[in-house]
Amino acid sequence: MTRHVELVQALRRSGHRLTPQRESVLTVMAENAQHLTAEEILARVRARYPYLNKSAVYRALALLTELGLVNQTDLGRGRVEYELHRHPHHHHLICRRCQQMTQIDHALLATLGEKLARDFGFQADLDHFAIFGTCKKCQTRASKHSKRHSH
Amino acid sequence: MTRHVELVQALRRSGHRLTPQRESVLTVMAENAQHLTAEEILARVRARYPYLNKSAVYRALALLTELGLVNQTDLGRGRVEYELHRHPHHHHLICRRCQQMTQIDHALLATLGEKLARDFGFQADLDHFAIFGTCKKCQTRASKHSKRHSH
DNA sequence: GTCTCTAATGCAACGAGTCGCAATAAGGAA
DNA sequence: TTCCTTATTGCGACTCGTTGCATTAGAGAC
Repeated sequence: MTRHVELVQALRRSGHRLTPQRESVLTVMAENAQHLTAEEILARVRARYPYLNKSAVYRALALLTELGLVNQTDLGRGRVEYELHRHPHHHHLICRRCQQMTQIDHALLATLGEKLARDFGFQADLDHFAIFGTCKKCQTRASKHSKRHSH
Repeated sequence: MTRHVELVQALRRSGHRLTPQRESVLTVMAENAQHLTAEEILARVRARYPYLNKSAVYRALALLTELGLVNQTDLGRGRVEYELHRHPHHHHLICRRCQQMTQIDHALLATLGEKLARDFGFQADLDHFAIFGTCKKCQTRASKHSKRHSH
């Protein structure tokens, strides 16, 4: 509830209008701490505001992302996932083989952010990173299988 | 030309068939060192093999990516861009405001890769990273503009 | 060269997300 | 409270990329 008020204020402060469409997206985001797809958000929003158009949802999410209130990440599942901006940041290691996802701490990326700022004056959005690769289990699995493929 | 032969061999070695569709995608990739969108690849491929289906191109690109011969990156322009895997790797800093793109050296990400390997046994694909954020110029521009938005 | 197996293609339908434009409504001004 | 400006919405059409399935064609075996 407090979070919801905060979000509404941030919207108003940045000079944007508060529409029922935006407000309901905001409410849904504030109520769900975990990643949501646009489709899930649309479904939940329609529970309280039934005839809401999908473009409005996408546009609301784009605006919230621009304002830094929401993170928008492609976690490799064929659709983008949205989440309220959390403190401290966190990131994900995603295995391309088994899809397993490990959450990692922001500290691991902080050094990189500092280096980019120092060397290039570039302020990187390292809010919610998805790093793809191969997990420990799948690496050992892969080395066994590679023998078969030799034909 | 040598690069093209290498690619064909890698395909065969991994147990996949060499079709004219795949070969023409390979040829186009080998001839163009820079980023290409799927649409550009399709256009160039059709110059030599006119009735090629777009699914075949997408599937060929997906296979080449899986084999590590091609990098596939979303550089924030609304479509994915493809490029032959280059050594040494390189990455991009992309400004969300002005779209300016700076190429950076792999060395900056190498430490991160090592940390992830050490701490999690995770082998990250840090081949061709797109890091979004705000460039130096746009940061100073933004601080000026923020006064206007205070209403 | 011919046969056979099955990987790969072509096609058409689909899904996520975007865009242009006319209609609507938020919210400041009077 | 009413008016006015213009940001925002709804809608339908569109784009990029994916998928299921019947058909085609690589390439190893004979």
